[in-house]
Amino acid sequence: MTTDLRSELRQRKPFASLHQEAQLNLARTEAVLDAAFEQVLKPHGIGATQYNVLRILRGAGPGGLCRNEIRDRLLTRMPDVTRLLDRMAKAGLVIRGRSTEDRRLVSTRLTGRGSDLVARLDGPVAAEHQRRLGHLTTSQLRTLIELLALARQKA
Amino acid sequence: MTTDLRSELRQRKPFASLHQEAQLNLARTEAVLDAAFEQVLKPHGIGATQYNVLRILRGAGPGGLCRNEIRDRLLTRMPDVTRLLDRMAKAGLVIRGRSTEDRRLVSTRLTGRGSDLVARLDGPVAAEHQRRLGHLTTSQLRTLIELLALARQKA
DNA sequence: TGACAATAGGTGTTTAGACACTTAATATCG
DNA sequence: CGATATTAAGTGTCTAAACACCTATTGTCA
Repeated sequence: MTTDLRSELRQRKPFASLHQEAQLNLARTEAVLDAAFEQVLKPHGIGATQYNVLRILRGAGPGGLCRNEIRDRLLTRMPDVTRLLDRMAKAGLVIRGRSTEDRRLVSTRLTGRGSDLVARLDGPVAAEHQRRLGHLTTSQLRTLIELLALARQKA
Repeated sequence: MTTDLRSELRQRKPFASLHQEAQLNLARTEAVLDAAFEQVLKPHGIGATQYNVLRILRGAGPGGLCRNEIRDRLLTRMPDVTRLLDRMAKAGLVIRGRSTEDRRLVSTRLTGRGSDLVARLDGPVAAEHQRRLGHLTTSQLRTLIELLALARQKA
């Protein structure tokens, strides 16, 4: 019933190990879900990384966050957050201001436009998650989350 | 015992839904594992996509595969496979030749150097998979694989 | 206090990815 | 058979990612 990755990729040989099979399934699944997610964001002119920044800044509140804090909270590692924020500032989604207490710090916060955009996306994003994973039961989702968290704890 | 994603990302608010939590855990886990995997490949001068192509071509045998076949077998969607193969050809890993039967087709196959490289990587790659996922039991791995396959079947 | 390390942010440059468009060869069918 | 669709590959161009390096400010401690 569930589609096997080997046939999905027209692969003749079996996987070298269960660990490998798991890692390839993970990469494939993420690629599929991410591509679909990008399609939801595309009409709004942003990608998954910028959306991630919008969410982070909304959660941070009016004080905003400095560059490295944003970088550390991103789901995926991203060098050059400076220019990512440059693009978002150019698009009018965020605004930056240097701190007066510690002049090394530059805090970034959402503009009204940035807030609006992230709010407008809540519905479509929730719908997309539901569409993609709605056929899994609550218990399956919990198990998946648990196993993924376990997988992240590298030995 | 397993690390919660919320604390990992210093997120204050709970997730909007289990679906969302699952999708974010998936993205995070893939990012972590992929970054580690890239580190294994880096000393050899290739990235995950090029490694994926090497594996595909090894599996395909001496006849090679045409561009679109390679594209369709890639783990992650990749437009512009032409220039990906250009780079690999420039690096001496693959060689291309136009078919005589159907002159639209250009089959790509591994060079000796390409074969050597992918063979040399088998050990380190298996070791990396083991290192990353070796602490999961066989049954956990099977469950994870099954749930990921299930997640790919979009509704 | 003053040298020096650490931290925050930014820049230059190369490489790779994204997307629309083009050319060549083969297949289809009125 | 010949016009037209389809399929395969490649190109032009813009944007984004990767990586190493640089500057400014603050913290540390001999």
